[in-house]
Formats: sequence, structure tokens, C-alpha cells
Amino acid sequence: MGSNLARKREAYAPVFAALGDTTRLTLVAKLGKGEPRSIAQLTEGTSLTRQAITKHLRVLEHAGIVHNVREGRKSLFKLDPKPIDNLRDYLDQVSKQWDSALARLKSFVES
Amino acid sequence: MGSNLARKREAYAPVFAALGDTTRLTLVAKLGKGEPRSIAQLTEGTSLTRQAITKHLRVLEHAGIVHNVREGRKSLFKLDPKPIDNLRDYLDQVSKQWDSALARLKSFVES
DNA sequence: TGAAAGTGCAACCTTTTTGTTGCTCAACAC
DNA sequence: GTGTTGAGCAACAAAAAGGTTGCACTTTCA
Repeated sequence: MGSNLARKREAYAPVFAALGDTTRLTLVAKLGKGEPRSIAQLTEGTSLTRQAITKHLRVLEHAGIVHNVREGRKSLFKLDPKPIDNLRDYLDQVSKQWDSALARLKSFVES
Repeated sequence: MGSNLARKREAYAPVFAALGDTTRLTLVAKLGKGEPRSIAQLTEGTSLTRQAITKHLRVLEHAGIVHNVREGRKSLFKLDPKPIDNLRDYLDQVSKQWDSALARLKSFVES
């Protein structure tokens, strides 16, 4: 059904929003390398403070994109690819909806 | 190259952000039906004012997701699927990067 | 011509976001 | 033990986001 898109809209918006920031996209890219990284490591090379990075990580965590495990004194963050895959699928549905809408409109004009 | 992801990050963030709002996702879904719609039409059925919807449309327009053409006294908005397709491709790359990273890590452990 | 429909623009307000500093606390290394 | 490293928490400030109201301005149509 088409309402598949509507049903999940509210669930997807926060994930989009979480990725709607260059800093967080960079964090996702770093974590996408595979190895879990600590907050201190993720702060390295940025112009921001550790606390700022922590807040960004909490946003990503809240969106389900990353999750963290405490290991000794360090807090390791790891990427969870599922929400990202879901977003990709959602955008794919939007694309397909668009394509079929165009096809319908075209055949309507031609009839 | 892997830096493909890095190069486009800054360009993608605003598009993600534009989709990071339920109201705007709904607007995209409506426009995804194919026919261009006026601001008044897009306001119908929402609990928001026309001006609020206008602001949301400007955000989408600024991100390149929609563009508008003036027709008489009405301002018609139409979806542009390209930025959305690009986002999908971007997420696809992130997924693939993740998969290959896991494969590398796995073969490292096994060696 | 005059009313109604569709917009645009500006001012304003409230809430959220993004970032900082300062302090505390636990874990590791020596 | 003592110092250092990694992190959490709270208060604060600036900026951006999301929304409203009010008014002016075209375009359409009777």
C-alpha cells in the first residue's frame, strides 16, 4: 500500500535530522570504517570540544544510528547500519512512487 | 575512492536536514504523487498556517528537492527527484563501505 | 469595479540546537 | 599513592528553527 510511506514518516524524520549535520555525517563516516572508537578519538582532528562531539553522538545514538558500549574508562561507539539501510529503502520507495506517478500521468495525457 | 564520501558530505547534509521534519516529509510525499500543487493546496489538511507551509517549502526548495513556478496568481511546486536519488546513492555507499569494512576486519582477525 | 483567492514580506515569539566552560568522578599507569 | 586520561553532568549563551499574526499586493472572476 501507499500508506506504507505515511506510516513510517514519523519514524524516519528523526533519522534524517540526525544525518542533517556535517559534523555528524563525518562521525558516521569515521565509524563506518568498522572499528569502534572512543569519544576522545572521535574528537581528534575536529575543531570542536569533546563535549560538543559527545552531544552529537547522543543525537546519533537517539536516532539508533550508533550505539555505545563502555569499556573500562572509555565509551566506545559503533555504527548500526540498520537505520541507514532503512532510510535508503525509504528513499527508494519515494523514487519508485515518483516514477510510477509520472507513468500514470503520462498515460492519462495520452488517453 | 573512499574520499568520494567526504567530498560530498557538506553537500548532502542540507538535503538530509530538509527531510528531517515530518511536515516536510509529508509535503514531499504529496508532491511525489506527480501533479504540481499550489501552496494553498499543500496547506489543506494540515494544522498549520499557509505561511508555515511556505517556510517549509522554501527549505525544500533551498535543498533542491522541489522547485516552484509561478502560474497566474498561484505558485506551483513540483518535486525534483534528483537530490533524493543522490541521497539514496550516498546511503548506499555508506552501507557498502560498512560491509567491506566488516569484511576487512574479519579477514584481519582470521589471518 | 469590487470582492475573493493566492501569495509575499516583516515582525515577533517560543523552543530547540549547538556550542562553550567548569567541576566531578572513575579507571589506568607508574 | 599520585598523576593523567576519558568521560559525565550542569549551567549558560548564542543562533537557528518553527510558528504565528498583520498587512500589502496581484490575479481572477462575477
